[in-house]
Amino acid sequence: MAARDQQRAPTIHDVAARCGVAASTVSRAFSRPERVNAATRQRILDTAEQMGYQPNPIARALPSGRTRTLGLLVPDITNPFFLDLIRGAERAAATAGYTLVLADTEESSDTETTVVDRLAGAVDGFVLASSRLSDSRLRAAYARKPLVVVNRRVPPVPGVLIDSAQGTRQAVEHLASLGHRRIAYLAGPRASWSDARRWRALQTVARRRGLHAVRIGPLAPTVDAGVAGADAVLLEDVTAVVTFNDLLAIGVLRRLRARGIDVPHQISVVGCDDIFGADFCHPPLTTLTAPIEAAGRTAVDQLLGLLDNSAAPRRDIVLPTRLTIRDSTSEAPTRLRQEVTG
Amino acid sequence: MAARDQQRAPTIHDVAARCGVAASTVSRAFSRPERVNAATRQRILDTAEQMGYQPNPIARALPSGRTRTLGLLVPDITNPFFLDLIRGAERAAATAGYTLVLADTEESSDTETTVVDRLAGAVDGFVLASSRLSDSRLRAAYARKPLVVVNRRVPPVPGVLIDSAQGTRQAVEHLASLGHRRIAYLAGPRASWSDARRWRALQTVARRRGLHAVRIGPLAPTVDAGVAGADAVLLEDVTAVVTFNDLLAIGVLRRLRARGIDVPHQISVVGCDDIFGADFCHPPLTTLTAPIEAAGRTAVDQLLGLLDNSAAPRRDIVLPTRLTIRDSTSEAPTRLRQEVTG
DNA sequence: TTGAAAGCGCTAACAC
DNA sequence: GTGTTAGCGCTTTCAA
Repeated sequence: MAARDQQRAPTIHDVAARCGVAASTVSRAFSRPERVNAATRQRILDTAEQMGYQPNPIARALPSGRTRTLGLLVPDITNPFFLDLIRGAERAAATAGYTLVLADTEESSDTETTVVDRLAGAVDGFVLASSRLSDSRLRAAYARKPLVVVNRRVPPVPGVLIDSAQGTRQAVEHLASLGHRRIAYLAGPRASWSDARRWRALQTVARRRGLHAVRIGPLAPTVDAGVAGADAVLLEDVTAVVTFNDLLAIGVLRRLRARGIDVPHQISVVGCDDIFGADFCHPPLTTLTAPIEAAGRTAVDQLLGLLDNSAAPRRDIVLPTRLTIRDSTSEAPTRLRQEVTG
Repeated sequence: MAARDQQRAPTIHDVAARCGVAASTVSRAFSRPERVNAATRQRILDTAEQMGYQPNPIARALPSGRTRTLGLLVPDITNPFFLDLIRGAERAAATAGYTLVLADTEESSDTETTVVDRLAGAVDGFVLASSRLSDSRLRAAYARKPLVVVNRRVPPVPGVLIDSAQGTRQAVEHLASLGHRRIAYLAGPRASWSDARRWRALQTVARRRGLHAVRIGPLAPTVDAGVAGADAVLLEDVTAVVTFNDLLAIGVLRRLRARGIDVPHQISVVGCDDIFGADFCHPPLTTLTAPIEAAGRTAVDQLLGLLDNSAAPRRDIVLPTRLTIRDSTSEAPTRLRQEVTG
């Protein structure tokens, strides 16, 4: 067994003693360098370096109340969507010299509450992605601690929203122009803000273009649910499916394939998010490209803004999506088109 | 702007005052409940609950030196391999009541050192996944702080190793039995322990089976590098490619497709890891299924073991991989087989 | 510009 | 069982 000696790390006092100054001066040399004589400061920094002194973040946090740590809560780490979000958040945090604490709330409102409570004292603020908390709980949490939500709109809590409404409109017009007249929407989780937005946008354009739209769901936002959803789709008389997210779309693709149905020639499929894999599944997925990483970054930036200056005027930031056409959509099957147009 | 009142959270003293006991009793009621009179304890817990008291983890950590936080460092959050690892680690940490701090070292040894130094005071220990640190730096870090490495073997630092040697042997025999006589290995990062293991296993079996093996690389473990690697493969006279990881394999698939080469009928491709996407890319990838999430979980469990009992005997844990056959491998093209066998 | 001293919220001896 | 009393390592007045 290795000698796990863990010799006590040098403290501010050790450095002070070596330099013949007071501990408070060493402290200042690190936290307010401009308030220390240049020569003394240099001497302190040098000995500190040489002694391998590292300020203890815990001790630093106690009196100041600031930990330079941010909490990121996601409902399901398993979902690649959150991978991109985590990545963006981690980058923004690291850039600002902040540390990121990651927690999975497992789609549970109670777990989320527990985690927020437990972490509240250890972080300077939270980013709650696709929070499962009720509006009132969210507001309560916001009253206690700086907080930014992603994909929720709960004024006055600042939010970062990926708005797929615009992209959805594009998608429906794309389908309409390909001759599709009847489309299905595979819905996501019941409480999802994005889901409501998407369905509404889809309905609006469908109505305007005289298309028939049917909603199937709610469904869990997973590949497996997509597999099941595909069967439900086949029960409807549609030539295209728009799904809540790419995971569902990938599940649909898999199931249709297994049932011998040709995508896109018999049925067109449109996903949402453009996650890792959307471009190399089979066929490559026509989907709404969402700035997920940017959303993570923006959320952290917003949070840092809140921390710096809690008086800054705040409003939700909305990030648009855009349609990326690949190979899972094409003209509606001729027979059906004739039925409608002929 | 919302009232961001942040009223001071109640402390142990507030609760103590309300209950008419000493602060230390309140402290005990939480940390050593058995050492407090049952009635008093209940009274304390009740008032605490009712006042919304939450122990401050920072303050708790200062005297005890234990933060109940673990640091997980990965070289590249972008890589889905690490998604699974993060997931496993997060779950194991959460289960044990620990908090996970996540950091991306961006493939840089220096960044990794900096992050370890910065976090050392804030976490109870580290999991370093695919660390870019030298053996000596790793040992030095281990002397200061409990530490577990993933995919490195640096005694006495405890390690969790995903050993693809076994799986690689299976893969090569699979190819041999399909009539392949010349195979290419698309290598990963130069310093990778796993890469060395894989190449050695591949060579050994190739020799035993009388196959010709050529190594191409080192390559970054990314889809883009796979795209480039595919061209290099075509320069060699081979009928099968084994890649360092699935990202490379997916890049190869994409490029071969673009160049009009049929996988698996003209060239067979074998990946490694079985990451998200390996089963729905086109064609679905024959690959080595690696217990990535288990590795993350195991690493955290090992670390927790170190924390509990630093005297426990330690040895590396190796997790095996196994071949998962899908559709990117098939019999070697007839022409070549005839050349060799005829 | 620097030092002394009082905490930050909690734990852990050590008494009583 | 419970209270008292020191700290943990650092920041931050307040004086000098």
